[in-house]
Amino acid sequence: MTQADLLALLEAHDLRATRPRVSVARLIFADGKDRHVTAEWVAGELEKDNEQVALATVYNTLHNFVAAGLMRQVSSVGKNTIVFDTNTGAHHHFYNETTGELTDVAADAAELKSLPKPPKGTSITGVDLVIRIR
Amino acid sequence: MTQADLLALLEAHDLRATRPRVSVARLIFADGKDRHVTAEWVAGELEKDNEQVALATVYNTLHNFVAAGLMRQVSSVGKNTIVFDTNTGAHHHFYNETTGELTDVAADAAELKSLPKPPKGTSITGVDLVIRIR
DNA sequence: GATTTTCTTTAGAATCGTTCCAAATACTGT
DNA sequence: ACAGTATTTGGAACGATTCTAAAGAAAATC
Repeated sequence: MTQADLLALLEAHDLRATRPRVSVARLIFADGKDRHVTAEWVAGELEKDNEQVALATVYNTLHNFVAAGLMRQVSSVGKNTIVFDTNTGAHHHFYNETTGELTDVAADAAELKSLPKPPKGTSITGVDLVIRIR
Repeated sequence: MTQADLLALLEAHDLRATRPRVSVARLIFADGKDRHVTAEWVAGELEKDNEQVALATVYNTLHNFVAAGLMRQVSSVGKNTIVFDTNTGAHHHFYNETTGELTDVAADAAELKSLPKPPKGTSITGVDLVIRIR
């Protein structure tokens, strides 16, 4: 993904292409899809790359991206850390209880036969399936 | 559930029937099944009942109960708080994004058509299905 | 192109839930 | 009773996240 692509991506989601946002976007959208990142990890990587972005800003930015639909927040399983997922499509997760690692499961690898009716007055906004492994 | 039942329950799970453990057990197993509690809530209730149990002990106790198979820990969805579930059987959850409330879904109300093969060297230890509603 | 307005970043403090600690207490078996 | 082990306790410590209030950009207005 080129620099121009990144800018366009942010632009397309009504996010000003500020320096911190571009830095974070480059880091997490650069290679491959389906990444799972935490704020601390992002901050650490940027630090290594000598791109100075305050931790609070990393949090702001990641939340911005989620709000803009660029990422989603994974229902954290074990740890009490927020995990952000660059894969916004329908899919599920393996959660390795030993390592804490989270990996994607293609949506069609674990289809649901049926879904329960939501309680009156509510509607289903999403389904999180976490398959714990060891 | 009578006092004797509580003691028997703890005994049956190799847990010494200490005062704090009996207090907590009475509180959460007293009425009905399928309760979702947090440590803070338990501590607050005991406080109200004038049963003094340190917060740290409540945590210890709840973790003991989980280890003993009396409860399970729910993969926390939104909040970064540990939710303990008195329902240890196979079942799923509705997570109300507005209220943060967690309710049970009978296991057969949302059956899985198929499960993916776990990565080599690992085996599936559990499946958590959280249906987010609003 | 200077000025105002709005959005964003920032460092550090504050908060929250949870765990750790080391001392005190309560059991259990002998 | 005694020694040994398990449990409880309050408070300190912790890690992740959010808040705050001020400083810094960018965009909009004149």
